[in-house]
Amino acid sequence: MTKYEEISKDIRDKIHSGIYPPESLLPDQLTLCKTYDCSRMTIKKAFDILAMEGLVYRQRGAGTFVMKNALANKQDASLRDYEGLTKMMGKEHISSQVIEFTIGFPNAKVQEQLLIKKDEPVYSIVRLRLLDEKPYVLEHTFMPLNVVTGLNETILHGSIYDYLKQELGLVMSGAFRKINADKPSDYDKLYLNCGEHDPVLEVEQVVYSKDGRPIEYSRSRHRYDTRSFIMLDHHEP
Amino acid sequence: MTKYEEISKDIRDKIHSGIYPPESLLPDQLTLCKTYDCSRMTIKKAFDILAMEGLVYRQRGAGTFVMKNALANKQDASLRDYEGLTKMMGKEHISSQVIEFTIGFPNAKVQEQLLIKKDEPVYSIVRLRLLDEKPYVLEHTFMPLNVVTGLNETILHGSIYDYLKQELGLVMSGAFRKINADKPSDYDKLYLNCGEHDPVLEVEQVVYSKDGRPIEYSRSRHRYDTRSFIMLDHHEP
DNA sequence: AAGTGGTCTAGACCACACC
DNA sequence: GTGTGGTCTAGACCACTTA
Repeated sequence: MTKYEEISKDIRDKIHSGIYPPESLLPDQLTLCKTYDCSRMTIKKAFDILAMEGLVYRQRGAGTFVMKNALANKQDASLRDYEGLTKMMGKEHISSQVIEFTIGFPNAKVQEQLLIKKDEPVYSIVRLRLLDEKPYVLEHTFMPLNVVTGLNETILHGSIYDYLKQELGLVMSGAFRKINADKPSDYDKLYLNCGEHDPVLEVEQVVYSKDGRPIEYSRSRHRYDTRSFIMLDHHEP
Repeated sequence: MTKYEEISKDIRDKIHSGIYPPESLLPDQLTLCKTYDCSRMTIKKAFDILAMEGLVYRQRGAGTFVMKNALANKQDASLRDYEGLTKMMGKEHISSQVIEFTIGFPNAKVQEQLLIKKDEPVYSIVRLRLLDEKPYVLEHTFMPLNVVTGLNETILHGSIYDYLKQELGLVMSGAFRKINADKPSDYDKLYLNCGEHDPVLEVEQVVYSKDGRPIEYSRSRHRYDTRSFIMLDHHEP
């Protein structure tokens, strides 16, 4: 762990434990240089991290303060959607039923999202994921074979993401996501067990590896009463 | 504009214009020091910005590369939801109908979200926003009087956010947001003009000012066929 | 072994807020 | 004016990739 990570961790802990309460003024950078025996650039970089996390804000000429809402949204910004459902919920709660598993050429929409040509093959996977034995989400996933190889039914019954990370060494860097509400389709009613007029929450997403290559394009349809999306948005001035 | 902003802008432009195409290797930092006549720290800071934007990635020992998807999601991440609907859509397209405008004490949920006590008064505002004369979203907004003052019906018919920014000098720093699908309520059917079984997309959000003080807590209900949410998510290793 | 990006320093100057 | 944070430098050392 680097020096600025250690310092930011120390200050973060002091904020969370109440030593630096919300709205309070933090020590100035020169003082902290002496406290942590380092240069001012290092202190500034530690504060950069805390500012990105929405814990502190800085005002030129005035000082560095703890945000009023520093303790408000401390819930799991650590668990991320693109890590896969299995990791989010814990693998003992998730099971998967494979409805379709084929290889073929991509249609125009899939080509565009995965940044591939029409003759580059893709996996097409439809899975029903169950949370504690109850239908949770119906996923249709496309993965390009130029990145993802060696999939089989055994993997599909567990976590694809574990396989991508551990066997293929793929690292995710982010995702593009679009969220909609929709009326239930016949598939939704059959597999998600929703009523005739139950709304469905649809998530369309493209997940990217660290070099920006698309790893998956998927559409996930959730029962309206079992899923909500949380976003924490923060930006500097 | 600072030096590192100028440099990052120059490189960003070269990526967008195809001078540095996707997956290509960028010049190394020492070379760029000479190109831009600056120190290495300044080059690194310029790259930090581009990496946060998901345009480049860096590999120790290898170099800095343009992401494969650098040109894929180039759509406006500049326009943000917390800037207000009026700014997002253009004020000539948005009109607002004020359904309720009162002052009162907050209930438990509002107290928690706005980080205020039960005796601190709040505005309660219900507005129907129309996009090109058609019902678009039904908003129920709470704003604490310890931050927001001087609201009146005239302001409510236009952009509250313009007023907050220009008259009160408030600066937004981010938001917490929760997205759901739901069945339509009687209010939705009445004001949004949705059918008996049309799904509704509900957004619950808290918007914060730059010091972390909550500015608003709101619930917005959208017709399912007129609204989708887009999220771009990117993180460093 | 050579080349790359990441960290860290000690010090300088600037922009801004507050007294 | 004093003190604060923001930028920028020139150079050092380290971790890592590639050959």
